[in-house]
Amino acid sequence: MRTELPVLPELRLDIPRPDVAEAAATAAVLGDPVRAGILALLRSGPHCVCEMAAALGERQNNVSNHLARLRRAGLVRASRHMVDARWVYYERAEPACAAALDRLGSLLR
Amino acid sequence: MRTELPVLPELRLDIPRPDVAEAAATAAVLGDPVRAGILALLRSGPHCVCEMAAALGERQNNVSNHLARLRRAGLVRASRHMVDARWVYYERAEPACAAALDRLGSLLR
DNA sequence: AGCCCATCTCAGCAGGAACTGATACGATCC
DNA sequence: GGATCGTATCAGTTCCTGCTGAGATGGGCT
Repeated sequence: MRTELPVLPELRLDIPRPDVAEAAATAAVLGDPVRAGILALLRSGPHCVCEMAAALGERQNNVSNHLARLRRAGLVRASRHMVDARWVYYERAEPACAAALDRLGSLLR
Repeated sequence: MRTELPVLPELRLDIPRPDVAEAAATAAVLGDPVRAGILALLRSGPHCVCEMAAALGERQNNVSNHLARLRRAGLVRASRHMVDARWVYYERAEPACAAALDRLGSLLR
């Protein structure tokens, strides 16, 4: 197959570099199965670490590591349980998730 | 801060593992600055490899490598120029891009 | 106080992905 | 035909990232 329009190949070598650093960083955070699984789990409401570790079949410290990265990205929030504060419950930070999806939309429209 | 509702921490350890393999793979493809830059560039229409390499400040073979991965993911299509078939022009595969954004939306709502 | 529990953090290692350099391919021009 | 151009592919190196194990932290129970 061949492109149709331009009669002569006029190269454009002065195109400015698009700023995609934030979008790529966002995608990189979602690009791991464990982190993606965590976000999917949290769509149905808050969960504690051990619940997510069991659902994903991963070790707790591994899940905790990924949660730390999601926290640094601002996509989730942690809060201790009201009755037994040993349990740490995580929930999605909805505005940040919406903003993240917007950034990805700026790549894929 | 503490979560409010549950009086006793009743753990749910039987949550099924969500299927996020495709969404995570899609995000991983977008998670590189060069690939994200390519997709951003192609939003304004088709471009050949050397144009994108110049705009991104990357070497041609490196850009070509990333294009191959985007091609394998189905996000872009390649076609040779009508007049001078040495130039390979790339354009976005819109349906696949829309599907990719849908998969990411299934994680972020 | 001591002990247990859920979670966090970190150094170390192992696997994979990205960049490089060289080479090969397909196409045009002479 | 040979030379050159734009691009693709591949092995090698480097760099990054995820998993592991052990220890630390903070909270609850007796």
